[in-house]
Order: sequence, then C-alpha cells, then structure tokens
Amino acid sequence: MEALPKTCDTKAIEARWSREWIDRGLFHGRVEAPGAPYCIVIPPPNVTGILHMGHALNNTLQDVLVRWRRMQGRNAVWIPGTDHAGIATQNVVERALKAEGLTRDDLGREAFLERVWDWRAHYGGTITRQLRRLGASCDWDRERFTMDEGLSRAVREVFVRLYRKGLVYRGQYIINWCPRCGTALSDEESEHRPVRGKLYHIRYPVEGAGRTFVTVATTRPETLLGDVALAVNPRDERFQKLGRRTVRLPILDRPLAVIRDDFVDPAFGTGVVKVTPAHDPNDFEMARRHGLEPVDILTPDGRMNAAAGPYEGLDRFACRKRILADLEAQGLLEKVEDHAHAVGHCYRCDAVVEPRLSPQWFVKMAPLARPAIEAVRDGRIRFVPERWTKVYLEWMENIRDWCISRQIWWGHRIPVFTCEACAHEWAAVQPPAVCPECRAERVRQDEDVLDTWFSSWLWPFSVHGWPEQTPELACYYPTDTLVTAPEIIFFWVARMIMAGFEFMDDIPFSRVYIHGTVRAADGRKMSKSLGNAIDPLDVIEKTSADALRFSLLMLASTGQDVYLSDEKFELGRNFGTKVWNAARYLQQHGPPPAPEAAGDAPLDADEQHLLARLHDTIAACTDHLERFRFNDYALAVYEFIWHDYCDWFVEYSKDILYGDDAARRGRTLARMHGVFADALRLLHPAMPFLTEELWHAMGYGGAGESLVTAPWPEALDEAARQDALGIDPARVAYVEARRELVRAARTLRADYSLPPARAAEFIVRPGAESAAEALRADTDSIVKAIRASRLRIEPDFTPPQPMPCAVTRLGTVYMSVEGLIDVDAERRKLRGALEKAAADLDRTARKLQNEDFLRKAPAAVVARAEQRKAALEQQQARLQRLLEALGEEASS
RNA sequence: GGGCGUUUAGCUCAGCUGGUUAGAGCGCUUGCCUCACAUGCAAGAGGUCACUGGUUCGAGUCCAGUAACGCCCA
Repeated sequence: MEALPKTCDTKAIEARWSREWIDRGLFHGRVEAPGAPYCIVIPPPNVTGILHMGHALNNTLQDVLVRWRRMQGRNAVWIPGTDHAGIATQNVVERALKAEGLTRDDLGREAFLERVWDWRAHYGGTITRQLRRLGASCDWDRERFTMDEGLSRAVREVFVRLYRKGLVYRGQYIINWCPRCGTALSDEESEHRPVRGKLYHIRYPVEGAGRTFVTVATTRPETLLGDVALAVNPRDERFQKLGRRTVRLPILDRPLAVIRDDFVDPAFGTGVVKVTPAHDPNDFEMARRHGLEPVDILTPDGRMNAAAGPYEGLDRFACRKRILADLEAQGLLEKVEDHAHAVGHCYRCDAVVEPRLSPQWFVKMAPLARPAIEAVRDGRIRFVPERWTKVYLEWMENIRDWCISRQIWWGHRIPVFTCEACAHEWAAVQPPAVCPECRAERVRQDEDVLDTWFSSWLWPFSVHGWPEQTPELACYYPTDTLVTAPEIIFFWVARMIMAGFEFMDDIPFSRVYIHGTVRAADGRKMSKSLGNAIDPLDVIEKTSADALRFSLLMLASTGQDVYLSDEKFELGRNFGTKVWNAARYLQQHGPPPAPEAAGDAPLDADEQHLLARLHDTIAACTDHLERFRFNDYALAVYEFIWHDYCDWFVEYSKDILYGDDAARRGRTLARMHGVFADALRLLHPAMPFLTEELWHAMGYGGAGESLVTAPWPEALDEAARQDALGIDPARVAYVEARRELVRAARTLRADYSLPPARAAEFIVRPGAESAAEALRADTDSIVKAIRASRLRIEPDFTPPQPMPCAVTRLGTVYMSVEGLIDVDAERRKLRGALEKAAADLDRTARKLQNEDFLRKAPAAVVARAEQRKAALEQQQARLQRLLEALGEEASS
C-alpha cells in the first residue's frame, strides 16, 4: 500500500481513471451480460456545442443513475452521441466561409456538405471529450451521431412509412420563417418573447366618401403592402354604416373589400384589422374563408419583393421606417401607441421570425399522439416530478402538425422524388435510378432537409440499429430512464414517445426525470452572451470533476432550478478533501487486517452505532436514488461520512488505534475499513474518481478490479442487524445520548472560556443505574472527548458548592473548576432551560389531557408524547434542584 | 388570457404520505495550528415557516383566497 500524499492530485487521478475505465471496457454494455438490462440514452448534445453547466448537471444525474445501477448488478448501458444540429452547424460553417469571402452557394451543395463534414471531423468531438472529463460512464463504443449511415437510414425509413400512411403531407401554410437562417422553423423553434413595440394606427381612405377613413391598428405596418382586405366583426355596430364600401390601401392604392368575420375582436385596437394572409396565420385562415388570394411581399432573406412596389429590395425593418414616414407625410398615420406584445425569435440565431406562407412538409400529429397520451395517462411512462405530466398532456391534447422541412443543406435530405418526365412523386428509402412509373431517368429529389428533431425523436431505438432487429434493440429497448430539462419536453420527449409507439409499438422509456434549469446567482439563465456563465471545465480545473458533480447534486433538489455561483463548488471540494483525509487517517494505521482479525469479539457500543448508521445510510441512499432524490442521496452520504464517521467515530477510534491493545486495535481497524469501504461504494456514483483512487490506495480492490463494478451495499433491517451483527438498539441509543452529554460538557467549557489546554474535572450524576454502568465503562473515551483531567460518575453527587452544570438524558454533568463560577450566569442559563422545559411540558401535558387526541391519534404518537412528558418532568425536576442549589427559590 | 412553480435563519436552499424540540451549507460570533484534515476542529447566536381564512385532536406540511417574484403556453 503506497502512502497517500497529503493532498489529492485530482488532475492526475481523473486522467488516470478515465483512461483505465475506458481501456478496460468497464462501461461497455454486452447484450449477453447477466443482470436485467438498464439503459439510458443521452439527450444528444449539439455537435457544435461545448459543455455548459446545464450539460454538467444533466450528465451528472445520468451518470449517478447508471453507475448506481451498474453496481447493483444491472446490465447497465448509457448510450452517448451527438445530434447534427442542422441550422446551428450550418451557421457555424457558413460563418467560417464568410471569413474566406465565400457563401454556400459559391461552393454548391456537395462541396458545402464536405466542408461541414470536415468541420465535424475537427471539432465535433469537443463535447464528448468534455463529457469524459466529467466522468460520464458512457458506452463510448456505442457512440452515435444522427447523421451516421445507420441513423440516416432510420430517418428515411420513418419518413417513407409516414408518407405512405398519409401522415406526412406537403402544403402551403403559414410557417415561422427565419430570414437570417433562410429556413422554416417549427412552432417550438420560434420562441416568443415579450417586446416593447408600438401599435400604429393607420388610416385607410374609404372609397367614394370624401375624406373619411377607416383606422386600423397594427404592430407591423410594413405588412400592409400584403393586405388583401380589412375585416370587422359582423356584430360590431360601429361599422354597419360602411355597408359594402371598399377602402383604398395606402401607398399602393389598391382597392380592398371590408369583410365581416367573427374572428375579429371588436375590443382590440380600433376593431378593424387588416387582412394579410401571406404573413399572418389568422389572416390566412380568414382569407381562406372569404376566398381571397394572399399577396406575399417578402423575399427569403427578409427583404421586400416586387409585390412591395416602391419598397422592393428594402429590408423589412428599413421598410417599416420608410412606410411610417410616407404614411405620416400623407397624413395617414393617426397615432402611435406603446404596445407590449410577444414576438417570435429564432431559437438558433435570435432573429425576429416572420410568419410566412410557403410550401413545406408537415407531419400529421393527432394520430401519433393518441397512444402517447394513453401511455402517460395510465402510468406506463411517468414524469418525475409528476407535475410535468400535466404540461405534457396539455400540449399533446392540443397538438399541432409539425413542420419538418428546412431550407438548408446540412441534414437528412427529404427522400421524396419527382419524375421530370411524368411528374410522378414518391418517397423511397434508397435513391431510385429511374421513375417507377415511366422508367425515365430524370428524377429530382426534394431540395429540403428534415428538422434535426426528426432524427432525434427516433434516438431511443435508432441508436440500437433500428430498423434492423438487432440483439441490442431486443435487449435495451425500451430504455429505462430519460433525464432532461423542461424546455425539451415538447421538442423531444413528447415526440420520442410518439415515435416509440409508431415504430416500435412500445414506450421508449418508463421514467422521465425532469431536472431544473441552471441559473446564475442573479436568477437569470446562464448564458455566454449574458456573461454570467460559469464554465464547468473551469470548475474542474480549479477544484475537480468530483467536486463539481457533488456540488451540483447537493444543490439540485428535485426538479428545482439551480442557482450557482463560484463559492457553491467549495462544498464539493471540501467534502472531497474530507474523504481524502479520512482515508489518510486509516492508512496511517496500516493495511486493513483480514476480516477474521475482528474475530467473534462482539461490537462495542460505538461500533454498533456506527454500523447502525451505516445501514440507515445505505437504505436511505438506495431509496433516494430509486426516487430520483439526488440531493437527499448526496446529503445522506455526506452526513454519514463527515459527521458519523469522521467527527465521532474517528475521534473515538484514536485512543484505540494509537493504544497498545493490539487485538482491539486490529478489530476496530478491520471494522473501520469495512465501513469506509462501504462508504466509498455509496459515494462512488457521485464522486467516481476520488472513490476509485481511494478504493485502490486502501487495498480494497485487486489490480484487475474496479469500484465501477463493485457491488452496491445492501442494507440490513433492524432484525438482521441484531441477528447478523449483534447490534442492540438500546446500545445505539445510548451512544446517541452520550454524544449529548459530551456536547453539554464541551458547552460548559466554552461557557467558561476554558482553553483546550486547561483540564477540568467533570462529575456526572447519572439518571439511572444502567447509565452509570455504561458511563463508567466509557470513562476513558469521554475524558478524551471533553478534555477532562478526571471524570467521576457519582449517583449521589451533590455539589459542595455551586458548580457549572447541565442536564442531559443520561444525567447531570458538573464541571469543577477552582474559583470559576458565575452564579448569575448559571442561574440565567438554568432558568432559561427550565422555562423552556416547562413550556414544552405544558404543551405535551395538555395534549395528553385532550380526549380527542387520545382517541384519534395513532397509538405510537400517543406513546411518544407520554415518553416525552416523562422525560420533561424528570428534566424539570433536575433543573429545579440545581436552581435551588444555587440558592434560588423553586418557582414553578 | 390559461397553466405551473417559488415564497422557511443574513444568503442559497432541504423539510416526501400532517405527528417529539423546524434542519443543512455558506456567512456571522467565540475559542483552537489537539499526533487525518485550518479546504479543518469545538462551541454559539440567528426563524411571526409571505399574508388571510378554513379543515383537523394536531398544519411549515392539506384546502380556499390574497400578494410578490419567476417560468411555460396562447
């Protein structure tokens, strides 16, 4: 056993163990391995991404689950991978091209795609490398990428199946158009954000009525160029007098009909709305009802087209300014009001999204939603925390068709082909050589690619080789747990559930754990652009991956948002140091003796207490992990190691381990090693590097072994503890009470500001004979704990003169120090304690006098109250006696 | 406009199915370089559990309403 250095070289152990775990294939799942399968698929990060705190949290949680299940003997596998992030990646590469003065059109589709693949080869591994640094125990041999041949094949297969079932269709509808990215977006990709805009009141002259106007309020005045009518509510009496008159469109001077439609809200604006069917979804519907032709005024890059007349070529925002100026000049701008409203922004580039009429491909969602709704309703799939169920169901029940085509190049090209000879259109998994109808060779493939989520929604089965019926698919599908963030429920979770039923006829996973959003201390979402982000790699550099992980776990209570600042990571760092030093202490005393060294000698009370606490902790950790209570899990190990093991037991053990009773030393050392080894197992999912390092340093595992696959400890219940380990609950309770006594004695020292070097004599007047016996046996260890010169246990002790004292469950503790007593302070203290005891007693006694309480409360609760009453009475009596001894009249 | 969440110690948060004396970390005060650890040890101060009502023998916990803040959807 090599001596542990004073401090842990976290960089070295992280590098060493990541390499070794992977080299030895410990994370690789084998279909034929024993144990029930347990599978998690990673929410594939964007290939262009770099690790941020959200990833760190998300992946720490997944890693804890998968490491824990692996230790439990499950055939556990965590499938990693990345998605191709169509728009984001294309943006990145286009930016690089721009620096060379090139556009994608200069290169052409083929050459551009080559550039993207090159880029991916160079930079696409960044985030997975970073995940390794975090300690993620992914099965890296099974890493997948959504553009891989296998996954691309799955995408085409799915498209073709849906096409043939009539569930994908193409149509002219209003979609969200990002003029900067030059593509359609799905509804989910257009993020609505409140914007302080203006409401412009514009006058439309009424034909043949002199200088009379109809005033329309709009937030986007430039779209008037695409107006095809005005609309009012048919029941709105203000406009009855307009009759069948037409109005003139300002500037373009086009005649517009005034239509009547129930959609118009008479209360909004002026009660008249302009109808711009090519640029507003409601207007589109209205125009359809009234048989009006849309007029498209925009180019794909957000400029005005020929239909905009004099404004042709102007950017949409420049056009808005010009139109307003022109309207003003013509006296047609009645007024401008401030107006807050929600405006769609592109989730990738943040440009303002334009609703725009264009031909796109859609998936009909309602039929897919049905089984996916059922599965969540009947609990086959459960959300944790449960409240997300409602969010999911709400969305699913009002689901809208999914716009899946994107006007970009990087992605899965839509496998729809058109024959140039006979115009036949069909979908096919493999590119056809000729038209299946007329055998013509001139076949054209649709130019668009699919939404990236169209490949992500297949992830739980496409990663396992679907549509091939692979052994992996049979073994690992359905997967078990999906761990993700709330903003991804619609994008991904819901769609995976639908795809699971449609293509696998089964759920994709049974549990969905939704964790909170990582925020900066100021409450805002962490983001690079806001400059408030904490880089997880920085934290790993400054502290360690284990510290980062542990801190995140402690802070992430179920589903709540996590507020972070640099100091919060000290928690994990300090704990790592504590564990390290606890190991060093043990190591000082030599290697773990063989288990037989402990022999049959019964456990002493402190050992019983420690083991009882260990088993409580094992049970708690297991239960917390089963219920996704990560912070409770982390806290349970933390408290056990820091407080029970280090603060109390290590201190207790010093006398024994530094003492000269070799047999006893061997026994205690062997038992401590046993407990420490179990503690390392419990901690391993949270702090894998440190625990693995110590596991080996302490000699718990042989050269070929690893904590990664060591069995998770099993908790013994009360009865088994008694039978197998000889743990007596009464002895455990005694140790607990003795701690109270030790604390009381230390408090006495502190009250009288005794420096540690100053010894004092203590006397305990025990409350019962059993206590006296136990305390006498433990005198040495108590003396050490309270730095006493001497400790006397005297059942009939009465202080010859006033002495500082305190009342505890085991008895009254007196501190004897020459000439050092502040009688007034003692009185105040005792009086305070007495008042509190009296108040508690009063409350408890009243409760016990209450007939309803006795009749209705459970027997155990009543019994506890009775015990408490007895204890309080005893305490009160003792305190009164002590006060009397200080010359105070008994008052109550 | 609809839905959800949060409100507990100076700060950040636990407190699960109601049941002893409401907890932790950080910060603060006091004393300690005690032979694993000063990234530490010991002791201590600090709380009208947002507000109002209700249910109950019993409410931080359940119900209704109010307020503030935040998120999602429209």
